[in-house]
Amino acid sequence: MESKNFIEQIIDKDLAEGVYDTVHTRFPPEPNGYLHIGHAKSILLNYGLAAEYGGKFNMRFDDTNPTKEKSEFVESIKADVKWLGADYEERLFFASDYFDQMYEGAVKLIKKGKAYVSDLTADEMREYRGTLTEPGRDDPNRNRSVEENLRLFEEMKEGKYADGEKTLRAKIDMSSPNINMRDPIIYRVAHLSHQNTGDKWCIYPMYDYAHPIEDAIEGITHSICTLEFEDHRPLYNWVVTELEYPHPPKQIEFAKMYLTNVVTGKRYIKKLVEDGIVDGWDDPRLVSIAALRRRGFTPESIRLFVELCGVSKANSSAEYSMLEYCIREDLKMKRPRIMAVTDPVKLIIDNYPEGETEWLPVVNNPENESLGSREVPFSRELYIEREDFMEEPPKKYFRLFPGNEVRLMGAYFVKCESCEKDEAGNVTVVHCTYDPASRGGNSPDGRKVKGTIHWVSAAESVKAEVRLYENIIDEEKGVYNEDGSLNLNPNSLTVLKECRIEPSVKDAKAYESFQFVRQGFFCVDCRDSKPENLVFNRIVSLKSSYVLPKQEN
RNA sequence: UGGGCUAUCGCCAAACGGUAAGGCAACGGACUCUGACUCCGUCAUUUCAAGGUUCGAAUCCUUGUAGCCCAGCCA
Repeated sequence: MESKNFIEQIIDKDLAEGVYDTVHTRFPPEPNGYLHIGHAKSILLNYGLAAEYGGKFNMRFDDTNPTKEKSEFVESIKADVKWLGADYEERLFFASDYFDQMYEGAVKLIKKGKAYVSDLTADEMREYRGTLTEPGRDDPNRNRSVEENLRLFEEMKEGKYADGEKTLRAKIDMSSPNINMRDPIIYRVAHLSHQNTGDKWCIYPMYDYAHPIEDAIEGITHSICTLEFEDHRPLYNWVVTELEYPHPPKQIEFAKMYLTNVVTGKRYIKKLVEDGIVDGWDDPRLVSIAALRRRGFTPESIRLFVELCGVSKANSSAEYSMLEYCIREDLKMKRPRIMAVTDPVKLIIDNYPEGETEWLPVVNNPENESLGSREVPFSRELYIEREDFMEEPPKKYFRLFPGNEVRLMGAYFVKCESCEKDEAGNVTVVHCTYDPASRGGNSPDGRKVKGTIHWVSAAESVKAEVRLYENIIDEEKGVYNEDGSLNLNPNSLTVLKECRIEPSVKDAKAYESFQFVRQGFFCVDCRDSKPENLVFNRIVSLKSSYVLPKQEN
């Protein structure tokens, strides 16, 4: 019933035709930065395929260029991959583990007359390469003897040459319409210390040469990468063919998934950090894996998202609402739903005894009884949401207004009697009377109320800080302005609010997140909050509550 | 302008010559101790365009159009 994506179809065919008898995939990032939501797709795709076909999944760091790589990224990437649930078991590898084999491979190519040492400078190399429309010209060193090439390459390894002085090139075709095939460089000289191999090497293999070897050594069957490498596939195949690997891996490309109206560009994120708008690459408003985790997204929600998005070769960008749907879907049955008032106004129950507090049992998640229930304090003075009272209600408003009766969730029916206002006309207190017989939220006489509102007891409620993340980006205009600058509305980036939350949040440590009734899902920011000074990050808000009808002037 | 790739609803995405799945979003309505959830309904006579082949075309052929990628000693 479920249709298979194009990669699964390729795998099915390979398995059926006996090209491979297993499925072995890998996630091969360069440790040069943090992982973001786009990587999650690659990770889960590769891992998912291996799991689906009963195969294996490798974690491999593609660390062939020491200028960009740092071991701190290795650790963060490992943590993110594990968090996402892509279990690579003991199969953690580094491209640099294979430097010896890559060197031997290069020697083999030289001996086969398929590679040669070039003296060209970077500028000359560019000139000789030709352009998109003109073929390239042969390197003057293209026909060096095998012996000379062997000697020169050996000398490159020995450190006889300075950075950039010599390169090793594959001998393919300088007139190929595919520029990647115009005698690509496969080894360069770089006197640099490597995060894994230290100072052992002063020559490093290029991606196009190294990657197929890494895959072949590990027994990868399907080497899944993104679309921009499509043009590199002939070279990938050239390498595994010339090096005569028996069951060479197959490269398959898919389209990256972007998120609409979200900042992913490293230079923009850097600027946001520098300007103090966000507090780092894991700021919850960004979409790095670490940021999403800190924001409160679960691995399950990311998995669902990737699954729903699907895989194809068409460039696309998913709407943020799809991600929101996924986290809502994942949390709604799993998390306790508690009451929090984010814009408090006082409600006084005039006929409730002063100084008395009673503890009412309230179920934690009406849709999931296994989450149990809690006791919530109720008293004469409460806070309710400012928007839950209107002195002059429009049509179809069924919350609190003078004369109307509503249910305080889990507690009693209350009837609005009056309100107090300050000089500016803002409501300061709402006065009600309650019906003692309606304890628990139902009246024995069977009368119904149309509205149910949430509340907290003024005295016992906990003051907590809530961060409401509003639009990161102006949705109308998108992420980037025409001049390339970032189109941000800094005022809407984050709103810190002090709210009133029922005291059960003191158990916040027992949960990672809550659903605040009618406010959405919030995760507890565990980084710097103490139980008595809780901070909640909004993960996602629920759909709009009652919106006032437009006023006709 | 050389080469490679892609084009199906606002956003993802199936369909593999047999008469356009599904999800998100949106919009109706029912239900409700969250204006949430859930439920039920609506949402592509048409697949970038124009021709052609065929009993039959999103699928095959032609010719166009639009978008993405490639000229790092980056990955």
